[in-house]
Amino acid sequence: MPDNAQTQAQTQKEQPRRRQARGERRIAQLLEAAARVFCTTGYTAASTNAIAREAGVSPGTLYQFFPNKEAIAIELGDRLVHEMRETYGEALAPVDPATPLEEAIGSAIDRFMTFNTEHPVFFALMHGPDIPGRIAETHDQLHTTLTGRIESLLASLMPAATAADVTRTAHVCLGIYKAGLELVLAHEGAERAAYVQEIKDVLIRYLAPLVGDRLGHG
Amino acid sequence: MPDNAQTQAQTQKEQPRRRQARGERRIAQLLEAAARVFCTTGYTAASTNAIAREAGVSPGTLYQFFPNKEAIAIELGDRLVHEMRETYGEALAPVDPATPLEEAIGSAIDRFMTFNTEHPVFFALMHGPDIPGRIAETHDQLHTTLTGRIESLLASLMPAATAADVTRTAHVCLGIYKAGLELVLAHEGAERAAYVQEIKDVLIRYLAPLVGDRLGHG
Amino acid sequence: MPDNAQTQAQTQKEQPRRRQARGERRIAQLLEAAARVFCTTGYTAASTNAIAREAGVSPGTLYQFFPNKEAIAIELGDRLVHEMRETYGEALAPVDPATPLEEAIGSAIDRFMTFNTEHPVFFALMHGPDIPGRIAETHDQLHTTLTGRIESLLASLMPAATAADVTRTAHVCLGIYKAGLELVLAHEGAERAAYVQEIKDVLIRYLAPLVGDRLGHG
Amino acid sequence: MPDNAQTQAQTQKEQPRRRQARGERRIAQLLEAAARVFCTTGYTAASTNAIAREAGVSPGTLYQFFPNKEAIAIELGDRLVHEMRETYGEALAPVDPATPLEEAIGSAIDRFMTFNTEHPVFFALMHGPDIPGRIAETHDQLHTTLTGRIESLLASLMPAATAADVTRTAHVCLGIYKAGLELVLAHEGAERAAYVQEIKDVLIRYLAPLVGDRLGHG
DNA sequence: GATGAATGAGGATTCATTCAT
DNA sequence: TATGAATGAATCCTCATTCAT
Repeated sequence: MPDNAQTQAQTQKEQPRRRQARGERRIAQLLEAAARVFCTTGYTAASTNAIAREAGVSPGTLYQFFPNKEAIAIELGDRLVHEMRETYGEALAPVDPATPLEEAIGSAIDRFMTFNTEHPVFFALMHGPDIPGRIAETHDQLHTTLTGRIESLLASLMPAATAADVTRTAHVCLGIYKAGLELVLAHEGAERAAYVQEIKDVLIRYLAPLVGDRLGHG
Repeated sequence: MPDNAQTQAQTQKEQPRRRQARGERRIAQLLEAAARVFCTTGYTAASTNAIAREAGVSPGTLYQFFPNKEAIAIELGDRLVHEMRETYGEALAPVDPATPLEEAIGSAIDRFMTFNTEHPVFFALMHGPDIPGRIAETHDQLHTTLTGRIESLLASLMPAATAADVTRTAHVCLGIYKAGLELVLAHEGAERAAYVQEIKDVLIRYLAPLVGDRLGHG
Repeated sequence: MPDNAQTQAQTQKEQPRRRQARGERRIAQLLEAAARVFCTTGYTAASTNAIAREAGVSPGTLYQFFPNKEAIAIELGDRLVHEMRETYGEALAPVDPATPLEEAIGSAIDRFMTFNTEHPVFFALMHGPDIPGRIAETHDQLHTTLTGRIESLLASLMPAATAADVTRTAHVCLGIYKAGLELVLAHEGAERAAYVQEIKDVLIRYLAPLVGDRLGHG
Repeated sequence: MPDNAQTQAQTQKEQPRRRQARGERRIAQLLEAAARVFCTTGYTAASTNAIAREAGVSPGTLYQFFPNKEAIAIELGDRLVHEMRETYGEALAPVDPATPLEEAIGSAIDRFMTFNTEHPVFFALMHGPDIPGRIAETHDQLHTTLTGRIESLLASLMPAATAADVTRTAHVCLGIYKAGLELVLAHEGAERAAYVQEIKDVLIRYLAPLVGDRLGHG
């Protein structure tokens, strides 16, 4: 609920409402600019002045909406996570146990790859040994969220596994996905599609034995 | 005898500049310090002053041996690559075709994980969307070298595959390895060992069908 | 109304960036400070921090208006040239052929000496074998402009001379002027006036034979 | 007498003598290097390390012979002055009053131009608004010496003039010479020769009326 | 709320000079 | 003595952040 500001009580004060309308636009504008800059230069090398410039506003304006550079990255991450949940949430929803593994993984990967290729910042933010201190929190938060979802998915498929095993497997899956995403983002067209397929294969083959070899073509 | 320095310079590696032993020690010291700092903060956020401080010398001393920050990272990378080749080179040497895939992958991963665990900078340097310009060259060089080695390994195992397929597979393997390394570095003791095993499994299962399912236990 | 800044920007000279009045004042202030520092220490030895300090602002402020030290010198030079043209331009305008040489030279020297005495940086900037790279361009530009003006003046007075001769004579005149300026700036009061007169004499006697000895007292 | 170190008492101590032999070579070597560097970059921008490198010695060695950068310039200046005196001293020796002005000036300029084109540092050192503080002393010293010589020359030619007039005239002559030198150094071949002639003309025409119009062709 | 200006600490790098070997 | 190493203050410049308008 990062948008509860919008659903807040609307008193007679006219300023708040208008402020929020304009403010939301500005915030979106700034976050888009930040996304572009982060993608280009990475978080550490991105300067708030550059973000403001990219957004077409003055540095002062930027700081009217974000207390500091970190907050921009955090909000950006939050919104991405939110959008991901809204739009692709069901990609990680518990699957019908009857669904063949191949199909389940295939569709999940397709959805996430679509999202991530449309929002390359996501990768940039979730992928930095350059990202300092506090941001790691957002990173970790997202990581935890994603891992949690994968874990619950896996849990239903690997009833015999210990919690630690499930967690580990989830981390490995996420790691494979991130590695794959990097490769996918580095290629285009047919080659990109081929990489997507490879990632699916990696995951399918990795998970098949763990989930009882419930392969679709069995 | 102003040139006796030159006559004694023939010892080590024919460095363009004749250095004193002290200098070599300082360089090693600086590179170690840099490794620590890069690991902690990432390349972009690492400051040369911080490296000098970590090495216990003044900024000027650092610049007596390295023309700039980039050169430090490059030299560090070069030395790591060199050491890797010296010590673990055969890890990617063509394997006896009779070797079971499981064993081949297992030993290669073990060797590389050992190296990377002992030299965590390696990962930090080879892993940055934040790493600018020239360093990318070293990065790319290493990447190309590694990929090449993996490719030639795979080529002998996948005689039917196209060159493009082999290349793609090699990239995927390297990607999996890097993702796995990140997980391995994030854990310790038994859990770390478990992750190492997972990575081996991922690779084995990924490659087995490609190389004719030449599994040891077949 | 985020663009009202743009609509008001049409006033002065269509600067690429809309500046506030405060900014323009700062720029003037900085240029004045730079002029003082350049005069005192010369361009090379002048530090941007010293200029900022002299202007009573922080280093960052200086760099808000000038990308580097060179730009300060260039802008300073440009403004001086501009002012010189505005105020003293006609000093080198083609003279009435009836004007005695003595009078023509006398008035030109008087005007230029006045300007240069009031703006001693001009000499400092236009006079350095120590001035590096890009500044030389402004220097050369001005030099070319001045020489050109002198040439066209001389051309009308020395109709029989070759272009090369005219150019050479113009360079010599400018050289004499600059040498004289140095002497003038090094003295004050009556002595300064005496030097001004000497320079006039040097030029008159040098040019008289070349221009047909059209001396006023002939 | 900057070389009195050489003429000093030679005791039984063998070191001093040998040191001085080697030392003199080193000093000459360093001064030549300094001359080249000063010519290229100007005094301020010249670094002692660059001078040492140019001389093919280490910074430490440089400082074994010169206490600081300034001292190098000073010694260089002294030696140049000395050499100038040795070789071209008579160029400014009192002339036979019978010598036509044209001839006297012509030969003096020829000699000095020869010296200065063979030793371009001289100009570089004697010509810097970039030359800071203490060096100005050498500068001034030389300036005074030269001016003094010119003054005594002029004094014999302008018996009616006041001391102040003579001094002023000497300064003007020296200024003209320096300005001319700059032009001469900026050209080559025939054009250079033409500029030399121009300078002679300037001086002759300037001085002729002052010295009683004792022109050779009168 | 928006702007451009202002800040000043910090970062990369240089350089005159000193030191250890 | 010669060398290369060491120093650290000073340079140029950047940037997150705050301020005045």
